[in-house]
Amino acid sequence: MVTMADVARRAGVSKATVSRAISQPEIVDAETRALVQAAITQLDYRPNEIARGLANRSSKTIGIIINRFDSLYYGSLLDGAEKAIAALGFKMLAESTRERAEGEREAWSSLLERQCEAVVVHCDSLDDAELANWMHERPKSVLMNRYLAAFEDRCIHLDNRRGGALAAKFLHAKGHRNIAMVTGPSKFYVVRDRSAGFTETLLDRGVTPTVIESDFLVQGGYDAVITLLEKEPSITGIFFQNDEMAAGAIEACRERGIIVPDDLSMIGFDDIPVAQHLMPKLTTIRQPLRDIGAAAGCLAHALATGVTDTSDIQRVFEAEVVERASVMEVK
Amino acid sequence: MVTMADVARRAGVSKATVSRAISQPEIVDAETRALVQAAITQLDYRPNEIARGLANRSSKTIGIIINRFDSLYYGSLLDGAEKAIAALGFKMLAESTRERAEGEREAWSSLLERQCEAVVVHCDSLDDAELANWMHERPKSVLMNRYLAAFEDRCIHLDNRRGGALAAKFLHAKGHRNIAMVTGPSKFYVVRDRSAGFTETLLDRGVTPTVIESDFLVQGGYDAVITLLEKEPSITGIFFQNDEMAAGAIEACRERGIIVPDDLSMIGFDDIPVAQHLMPKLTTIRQPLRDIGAAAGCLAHALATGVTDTSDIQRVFEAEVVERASVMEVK
DNA sequence: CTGTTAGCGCTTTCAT
DNA sequence: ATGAAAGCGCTAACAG
Repeated sequence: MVTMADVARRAGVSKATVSRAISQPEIVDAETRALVQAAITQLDYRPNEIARGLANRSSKTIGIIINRFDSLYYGSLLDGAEKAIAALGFKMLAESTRERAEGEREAWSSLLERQCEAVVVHCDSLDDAELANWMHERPKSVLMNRYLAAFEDRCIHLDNRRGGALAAKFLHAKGHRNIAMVTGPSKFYVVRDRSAGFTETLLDRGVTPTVIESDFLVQGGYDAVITLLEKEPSITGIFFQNDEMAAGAIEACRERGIIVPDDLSMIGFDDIPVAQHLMPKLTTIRQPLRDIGAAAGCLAHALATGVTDTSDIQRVFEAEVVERASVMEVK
Repeated sequence: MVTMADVARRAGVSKATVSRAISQPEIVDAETRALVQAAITQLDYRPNEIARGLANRSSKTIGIIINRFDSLYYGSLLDGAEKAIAALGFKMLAESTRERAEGEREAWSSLLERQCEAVVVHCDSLDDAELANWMHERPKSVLMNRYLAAFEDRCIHLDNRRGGALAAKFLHAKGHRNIAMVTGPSKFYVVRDRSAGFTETLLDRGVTPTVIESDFLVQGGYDAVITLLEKEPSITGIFFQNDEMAAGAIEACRERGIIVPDDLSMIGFDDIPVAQHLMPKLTTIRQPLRDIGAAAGCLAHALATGVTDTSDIQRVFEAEVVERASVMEVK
């Protein structure tokens, strides 16, 4: 490994001068600077960022904890975060948890040990108390797509309640009055929020939705419509809390000769790529994942660099309806 | 920040003892060890992995360069790689290029500067010559899903030629004799390989496929079938070099009343999640992305740790046909 | 078994 | 403008 000392020797100057020639070229004489430059290229020298960070007490990196890499949900968040972080001159270090609580703890420790100056946390398995502890211990951390009232301004998240409300309004506005909702596992707070927003909105309008809990999987959606149709054959519109379940439901209907949307309308949540290839194309609710990731990255950077006024960073994001062809107007 | 010196003071021992108590607990007296442990927990001390790496001249991290995070293709590779790397006690540091040649160079430099002990490279924009330079300069690097004959045993990749051949054999075996292929941009080596394997195999069997170059996008596939059907109405089977294009083609057919597979058979490549939700469900060719990522991670780790015999690590992977409903038997 | 000492590669006063 | 020296937090001989 070629070090700064090698460059210094070759250029006939001291290490300090090489260091300056790299970090603050303007304060070093043009001639010596050229000498140093020459030595650097001749030796193909690369500064050791690790050593540099140690000396500077700054790693210029922001950690991020996600469940997994092979999902477009996390991929989009990462993508938004990385772009924002890179634009600010920092690096992103991502660690996955494999959806295990222990994995979340390991990732957290690992990122701190590797001297991340701030960390963005997306955790589903840990309970509020433990998460609150983290947030408390490390003021330079931000929560992504999860909400803790006590740390409100360090939470960047989708307003799932309003997302659920959006679905309710949409179905209601299209004339549906016999409505059902298929939720994900209720241990997820997103599920509770989406459910609350959906149900409230409908109750306000005088309709009581039928609710059935499922698992966010294709098969779960498949099974759910079947159950639903048996119990409540009068239903005309269903809200699925994610697109996978809606996809399963569409398949179940096709097999049974139930025509979507003529016989039954459906609206999903997430707008995964599959949504636009379903038959019919799925009307769904999209969350701005890339923006959420970017905001989380920006906030983490602000905390890391000691920026005090972070009021320009958006904390709460709104979902939007992507209307396609799976919901029909009824009168 | 609480350092090892703080712990040492608190425990009434030297830094060296603390260091040992952490890295090789068995070598330090049980009593002192307990003392140190107590101090560590009291102060909530976390070793600084950066400093540790500097002193050790080992970062225990493997870098990986990918185009983007928001794609299941890269997500699966990352997932496989991270799992393998973590199991070996190393960390993975991922950097994305945003599909720009400059981004690839930046990522490469960045990973080296951050002292990755080996790096896994997935680059599409750089030409063979530049890539060969990298591989030459850094013997501890591996190429993922790209092939350079000169560095054969540092390349982990899918055999795209045989993947193409697989598609050809499948269509031929189902009785198709008027066959077409819709390729991706020919600047990609995967495209050239898949094309070669497909065409060769068919020629061997006495059929000459119609070939049309497209762009790997949904719209491209849509346009391609239309063009194809006008020029060669006798065609009964088409091979699309990725599933997105097949999805577009299916849509074009539906709009025109052409029934897939009765009127026209289609086979894709990749097996993205969308494939199983298309109507009809798409028969396609799947590559073991997770395994490829894992193998790349293992090889990188072997190189990093100086393992000489890497013959147990698979270099070339085979694709497989996932038969669903978009190809029909013709006689 | 434990402490002392000398670095790892870099930055940063403090002089000159 | 440049150099010498100290130090970032940790590990690794080398003594004892």
